[in-house]
Amino acid sequence: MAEPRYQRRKKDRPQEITEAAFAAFAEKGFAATKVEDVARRAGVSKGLLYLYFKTKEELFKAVIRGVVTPRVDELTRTLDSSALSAEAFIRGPLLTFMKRLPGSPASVVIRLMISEAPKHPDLVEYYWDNVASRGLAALRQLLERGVANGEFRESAVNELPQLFVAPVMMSIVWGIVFADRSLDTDRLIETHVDMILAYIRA
Amino acid sequence: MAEPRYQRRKKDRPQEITEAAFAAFAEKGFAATKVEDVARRAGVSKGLLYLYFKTKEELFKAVIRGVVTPRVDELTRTLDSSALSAEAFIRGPLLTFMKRLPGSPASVVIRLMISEAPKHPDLVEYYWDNVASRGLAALRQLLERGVANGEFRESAVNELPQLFVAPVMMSIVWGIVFADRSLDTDRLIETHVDMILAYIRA
DNA sequence: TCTCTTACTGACTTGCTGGTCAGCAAGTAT
DNA sequence: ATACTTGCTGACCAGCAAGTCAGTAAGAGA
Repeated sequence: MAEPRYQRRKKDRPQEITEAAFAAFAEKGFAATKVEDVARRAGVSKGLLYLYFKTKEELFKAVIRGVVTPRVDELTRTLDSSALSAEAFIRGPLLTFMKRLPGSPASVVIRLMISEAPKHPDLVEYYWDNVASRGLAALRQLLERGVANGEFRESAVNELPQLFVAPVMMSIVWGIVFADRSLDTDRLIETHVDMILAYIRA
Repeated sequence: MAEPRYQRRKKDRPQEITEAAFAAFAEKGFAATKVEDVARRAGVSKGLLYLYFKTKEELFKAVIRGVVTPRVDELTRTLDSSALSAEAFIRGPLLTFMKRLPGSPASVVIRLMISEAPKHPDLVEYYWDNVASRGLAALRQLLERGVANGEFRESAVNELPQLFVAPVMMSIVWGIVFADRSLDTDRLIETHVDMILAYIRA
């Protein structure tokens, strides 16, 4: 008889807990999620969770980092492998990447950042260093290359790559607030990219 | 002697409490704000607050409504008094209005909506009915007028007035998350409007 | 001036949740 | 088998904040 009541799996626990926490945070947000719910979801006792994560906050940070890091890697990989012209790159891989964001874990992260940013300055810093500033720098670089190529003219967009991201942000926020009322985010983003390209083309 | 320890001011209390609550929520967010802090800010006891508002949630709703309503009025007033051409109206009063939003109480409301929307569906409905759907309808109407005028061509923007608002959203979210790292939101919005107009001009 | 209504107070209760820890049992070494 | 290490459990605690209510006093009315 005697199913063992639990297994010892030191290696896998952190990730399992982290994933459970992400799911819980996605549903309820950070503040409204109880540590015990996370533990239950991960099939683990609350005590064990606290063995791997000192506080609820630290768990939160681990979750954000866990989701963000692979996505950043994906972005940088996408950006590196670009033998394309600037415009072709924008219309191709970049557009695809942007369209995927509103339905991806990234949007959960954004929501969590918006809700919790004021209370977690170090998390904001991490996010800035690893995601925002890098992404914006990459966009800027891409535009510069287009200008150097003679594809694009100099324009305010060069200093404001946030313009590029605006419709993605819009789509994400829309999804958070008006989850049900549908919005054609793909079309929104496509049109916006069209507009930008028309605007900056040499 | 005998300063009276308090005054009875049934008329003014609700608004005073509401204003105090808005200030508190703006600083800390809804979840992190203690009812007693709101009461203290309003110069009132917690008990009295609960005499005017049944629960913390109801207070929250009252606050949102109190901030949102006058702003909607302002918007509709702006939109009505328009003897201008569509483009002139966009470059003039509409642009001014949009530029004001990121620094206004509206941005606090947005933040609260993003954080609390999942837990307050009725509030989302209220916001949709009174703000979002109206604003978007007005924009759509404005674009239609431009098309009828012969100023603008038909374009995807007609069905996606969210495109218009995207950089405002971006600016607001930026302000929430990266409060310190400055962003020239005016320029962002201006450039974006430029872009849109160039794109839709007949 | 006295009474009566009610706006207002603040100490209290209650329920909840982050965090702890003594002990238990799964796996490992001998 | 037996002893030992340590991943893991779950009952427990402490503190905090929402919400209550018996009592107080402002101020209106007679």
